[in-house]
Amino acid sequence: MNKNEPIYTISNAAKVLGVSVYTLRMYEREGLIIPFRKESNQRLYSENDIERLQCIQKTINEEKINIEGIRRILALLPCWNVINCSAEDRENCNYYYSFDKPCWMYNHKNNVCQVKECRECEVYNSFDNCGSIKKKLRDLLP
Amino acid sequence: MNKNEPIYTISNAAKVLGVSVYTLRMYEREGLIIPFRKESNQRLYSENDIERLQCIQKTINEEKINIEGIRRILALLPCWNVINCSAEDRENCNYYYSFDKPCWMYNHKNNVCQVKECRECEVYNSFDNCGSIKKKLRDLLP
DNA sequence: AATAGTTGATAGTCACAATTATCAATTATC
DNA sequence: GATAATTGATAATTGTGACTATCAACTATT
Repeated sequence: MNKNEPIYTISNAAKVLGVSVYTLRMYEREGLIIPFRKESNQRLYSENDIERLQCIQKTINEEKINIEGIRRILALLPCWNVINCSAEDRENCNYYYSFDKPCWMYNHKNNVCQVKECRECEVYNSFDNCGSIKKKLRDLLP
Repeated sequence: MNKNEPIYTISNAAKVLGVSVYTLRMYEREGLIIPFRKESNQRLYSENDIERLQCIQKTINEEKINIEGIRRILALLPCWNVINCSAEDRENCNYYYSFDKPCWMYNHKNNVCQVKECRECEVYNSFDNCGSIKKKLRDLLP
């Protein structure tokens, strides 16, 4: 079974996670998760999405980092290095010089991200477990 | 006048910043600031310390990141790269594989940091304004 | 075509993190 | 040597952010 296959409706995902539907929509609005959307705009969550959400829950409830803090941490991900942006793309990218929200919350016109699905991007998926962002930095830095 | 000279007592610093003495001690306990200590153990704050504290206040009160969030962001600073640790030092350093608190909250025995004052270290001082940590990453990454 | 579930938006609730207050012991200053 | 300020530690207070509830309009399923 493919862990990336979007199979949970929002109410099923909420049930599995023990939170309300409204909370899942809030996480999305806050930029922490990007669920799959059917043609009809209906959200669908995969097994990996559930894991990501469990990680978010743990970060908020146990590690006591608030949502704004999580967003700022995600805003430190060096996507330009992960996907190897050109110098030109870096200069034209709103995200490169910002530090308030993750790259996938910016709209990417005129650069390499235009043709990619953020949901499937390696940068977005760097947050696949709670300690993975620093690991990313360890791997990328000389 | 030297902006690094420790001249403010804790009560004077609290007055300048408009917070209580107890709050300044909390920021220290939480790892956000390292004031100078006289031989008698009394805290003294420099002009740069005041600026750092103003930045912390702004981050908490305006940008709404909580203290745990700030600490986790500081815990992403790649000190090993800034001060160019040896591979051996990296492996032996508790901070290198952690992500819960900044390097200066770990005790550095058996590595290059042993002989340095964290208060004067470039890593600690990367947080000299509120957007400076991502800038550090931009500068360090290839 | 009827029921159940979804959408975005706004308003309300409540636990707890950020801050302040108080304590006795120690240190600075005049 | 007397007064004021500091130290670390613990207790009390309070503002607000995480979460829930409700709404009318729309979509899915049988």
